[in-house]
Amino acid sequence: MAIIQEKRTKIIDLLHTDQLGESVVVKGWVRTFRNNQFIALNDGSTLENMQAVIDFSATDEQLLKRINTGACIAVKGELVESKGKGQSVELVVSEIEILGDADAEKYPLQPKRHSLEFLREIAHLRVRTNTFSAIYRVRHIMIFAVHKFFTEKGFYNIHTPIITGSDAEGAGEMFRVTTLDAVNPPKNESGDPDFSEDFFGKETNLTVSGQLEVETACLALSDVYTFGPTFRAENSNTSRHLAEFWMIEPEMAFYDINDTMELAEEFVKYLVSYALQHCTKDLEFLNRRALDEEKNKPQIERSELSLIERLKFVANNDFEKITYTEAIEILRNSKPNKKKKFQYLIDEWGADLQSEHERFLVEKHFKKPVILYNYPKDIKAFYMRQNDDNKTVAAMDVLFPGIGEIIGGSQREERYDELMVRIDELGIPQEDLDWYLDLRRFGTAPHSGFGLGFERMIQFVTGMTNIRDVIPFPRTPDNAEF
RNA sequence: UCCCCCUUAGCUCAGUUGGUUAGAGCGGCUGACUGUUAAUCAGUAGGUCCUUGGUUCGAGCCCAAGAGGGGGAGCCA
Repeated sequence: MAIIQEKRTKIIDLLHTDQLGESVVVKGWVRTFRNNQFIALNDGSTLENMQAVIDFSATDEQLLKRINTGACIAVKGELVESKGKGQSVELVVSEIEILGDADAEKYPLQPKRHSLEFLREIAHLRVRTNTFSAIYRVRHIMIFAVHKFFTEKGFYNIHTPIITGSDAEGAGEMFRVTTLDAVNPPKNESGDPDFSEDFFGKETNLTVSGQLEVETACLALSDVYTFGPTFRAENSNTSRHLAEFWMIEPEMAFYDINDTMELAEEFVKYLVSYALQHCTKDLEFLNRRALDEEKNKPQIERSELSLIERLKFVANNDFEKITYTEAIEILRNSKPNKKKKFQYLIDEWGADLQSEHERFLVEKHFKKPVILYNYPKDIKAFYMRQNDDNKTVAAMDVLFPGIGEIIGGSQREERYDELMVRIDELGIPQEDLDWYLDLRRFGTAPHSGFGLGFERMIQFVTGMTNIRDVIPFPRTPDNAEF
């Protein structure tokens, strides 16, 4: 029987169970082939390779030449204690089959270090590298941890729509969803495209947030969350923005802003701890990778803590909670403000904080994650609950070192009259929000929620500095390859 | 959308003041070696110097426009 038809054992299972002396089949992709004898084989089940040892003198020369980096092979042999130093076990090959050749002259991945920029151009192949396979394994564990955390807390996962007919959220520019002819659409009397003839009979877009829809479930199921893709057509060209990203948005009935800040902190710590416990090998690798990367930087730019030290620090220390007003005071009296080092100087209450200010608070002043809350109402969204001071709303942001805003949330305005005032002030067409206002008309309740940018969380956990490297196929302005 | 930087071999990069035949390391290929760990050693091939236009006796190098990539800002998650 050909080996391809035989059941294979995953490498991770061979490394962690005692099957010494047994005959096993391993299938995977060749990383390196050294000395005409040693195949480093990887099947993605773990960062580690299985060393398959072949007797080159007894192997066909034409077959040996096909064992190239990137080729897919199946090997059968005895699992033995390794005679070499780099691994505990190895496979003494009795049979080998090439399942898929990889022409060494054309295969772009070489047994050497590649730049992240180059790998981004071959995103369909970069998952075959240690770095990206580690990132995607961590990403999976984090997805699982999100569902585990909320399930254990009695939250229900709600699938909110991806195509939405509601454009009132105001979180950003939207992508239109249409089946109308782009070149020659049907026109209405005023000469504009006639969306009543469109697939849904109205204008539709890709969602920028599931919040408004998940609030409907909150006011029935109490504690709910949505975890799905979101789309922003903003022309953002930074290392922390994507046009398509994944967001986790819990919404809790009877939570006020303080309950929400507590939950956000507990959630983030849980995710970090879960990764530390369940992605040990991958995180150790990413830790070494980050250290190597830092060596190329000038001393001042290097971080004080290693990746794993940072993760442990976040998991084990309380976040700093301060109000917007307190933050303004700290910033106003800060050295960079007095010495006019900030590009935007802080002088009066009410200004939105720039990322230089957020970075100062998180990275210089407190040296830990910071939760800012009670922002001026004028710089925040219409649905946030107004505080008794009539100046601020019960909004909060969680700020992380190196990443900036990782969570944004608020207590929602549950009072119909107050909500209507804000909708009028901002000139939002009421008919678009009628269903949302029903939630305040019928059985309204205090409730709160937040949004966590999943890729920013993955950035923090993996230490990757560019968000395009933590999602398999990044979507950014002028780039939708694959 | 704005500001700055980059684009030379498959990859990472050197390339002096504008001057003859554009280099290195890694990778590939050929061979040697055969318990290697991104193996090692020897040899070898490989170039639209991003594109277009311009300046010049002469452009990888200077100028202009465009394309692609990166860093930062804004917007945010």
